[in-house]
Amino acid sequence: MPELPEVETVTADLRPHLVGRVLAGCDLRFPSIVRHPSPEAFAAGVRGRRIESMSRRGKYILHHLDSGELLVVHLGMTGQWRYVPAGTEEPTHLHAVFPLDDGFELRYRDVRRFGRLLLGTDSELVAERKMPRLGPEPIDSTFTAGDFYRRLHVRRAPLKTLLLDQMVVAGVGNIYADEACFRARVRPDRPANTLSRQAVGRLREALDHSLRVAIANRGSSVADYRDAWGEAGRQQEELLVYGRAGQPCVRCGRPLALVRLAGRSTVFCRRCQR
DNA sequence: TTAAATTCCTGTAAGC
DNA sequence: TGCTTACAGGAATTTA
Repeated sequence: MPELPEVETVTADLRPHLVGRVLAGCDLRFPSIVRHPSPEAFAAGVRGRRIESMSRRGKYILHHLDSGELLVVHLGMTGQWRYVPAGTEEPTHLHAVFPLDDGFELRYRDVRRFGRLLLGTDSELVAERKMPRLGPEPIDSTFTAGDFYRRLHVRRAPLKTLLLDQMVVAGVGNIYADEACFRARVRPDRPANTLSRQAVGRLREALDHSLRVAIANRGSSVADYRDAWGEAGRQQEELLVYGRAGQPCVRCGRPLALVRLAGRSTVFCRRCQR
């Protein structure tokens, strides 16, 4: 599923192709994939606009338009944001098509429809509660262990729950939350306020490392994730705990434990993670 | 304010 | 073989 590394890969791949392009149209096949504003206003607000730049914030792909608004794409679980020559054979579950001025088109495809399309200014989308007030970027140098500690030590929820909370830290999902906890040797079910400054320091480094390596490997294709060209990533082959419940821990050899936290499957090593 | 539970969605795989 | 059921999970929403 698309988390920070997967969204970063798509954004970076598309940027050189999309900056400067004009969105010539907007064909909504499944209008309710648009969550703000109305589908009609969305289509009208996008048509004829030029993409001036692209960026990523958490798991959101941001297209900065010449109108001053953002075209925002969130891939949810199974969303795909692809750039293909116009007229390419259409896949199933295609929900929106945006013809461009270069003979190509942008396509939003999403089997489970957990993803969403948004249009508006950053402040408008936050005020309308269409986007959360995102926490810091975990791979940004300005995100320090001290900052992380201040956010965690005032909360009693399990660590894993807070790693998944986009307002605590942006872009982390189930895969990299488990990977980072393992790398930092911290149990994901520890109440967050019981972590020492030292443990939070390790966790900050583990998150940074896990996410950067995953970006270098173009993300994890566990099930449906594909990049802007329809290709799978490679990181799924490098995962240390995610999807390996019952298999031996790479560090101590004991079987990895499986529990449910925050409604999510959570894999960790009872011996190596305290 | 916080935390936990529920809901949305469909393809896949396990079980009978 | 064919049907039913459980499971996967990001995040908004609801409940406590």
